[in-house]
Amino acid sequence: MGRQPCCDKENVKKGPWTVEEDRKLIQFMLMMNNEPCRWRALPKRAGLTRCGKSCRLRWKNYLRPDLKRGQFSEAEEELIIDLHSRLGNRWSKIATSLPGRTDNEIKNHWNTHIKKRLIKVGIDPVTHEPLRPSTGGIDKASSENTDGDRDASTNSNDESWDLSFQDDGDAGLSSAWDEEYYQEAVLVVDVEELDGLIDFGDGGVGEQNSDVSVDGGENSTALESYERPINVDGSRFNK
DNA sequence: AAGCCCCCCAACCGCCTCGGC
DNA sequence: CGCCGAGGCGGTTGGGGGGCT
Repeated sequence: MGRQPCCDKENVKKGPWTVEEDRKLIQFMLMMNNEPCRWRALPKRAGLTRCGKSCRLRWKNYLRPDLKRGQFSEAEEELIIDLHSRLGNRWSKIATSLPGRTDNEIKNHWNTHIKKRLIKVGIDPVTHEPLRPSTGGIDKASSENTDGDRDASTNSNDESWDLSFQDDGDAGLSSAWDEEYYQEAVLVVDVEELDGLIDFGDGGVGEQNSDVSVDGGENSTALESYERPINVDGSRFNK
């Protein structure tokens, strides 16, 4: 029989989100007090041509106002390792212990940084056991298995390498939250103007009728309760 | 200066779980 | 109890961009 697809793939936009799409989603979520009724119904009501799942991911992993973003602290990394040793790849569970971090973010950080570092210090990232108990240190084979990444090469002096994970040199604010960048890229949504954009009907916020739509016009003035930096060109926060 | 390589991470995909009926 | 729909989760992908040759 097969599962019904979550959306009509023919008429659904994919790929990176644009500023306008973000704006529409943010406005809609603000209107709903950050609690959408049904994700599958959201795109239509928010005026988006995205799959509901895609909207959910975008909001949860990127637009949510309580996200921390930026570099993981040493304490956070240690906590992730500890939780991973007990929970395994249950990223969402791990994420619940790291406020402001998403499961996707933690998963990416694990796969791109922590995993490699554990291997480098001779610890199996899956079992958290020493890779070679008798070698008492770096597993050469494993080190060579890290496909020659740049991180590894910068830390080849293993005398100074321990589980506290010395910084790779890019400490401090991530580029995404760099002050100067923030100044040019911050997206401001004027909550007070939402009434002018959205027809709530008589029910008010949270009780709007199905005709609700969002007009992503030029409504970027003062901010009352929401500020998220979004690249002005709609690109992501990459360095 | 140009081209190549490779890392990073946002986003997608498919399966799983849960709740309503 | 089984079915179905919706959200959640974890694995994977692929494009952007920085570093290297």
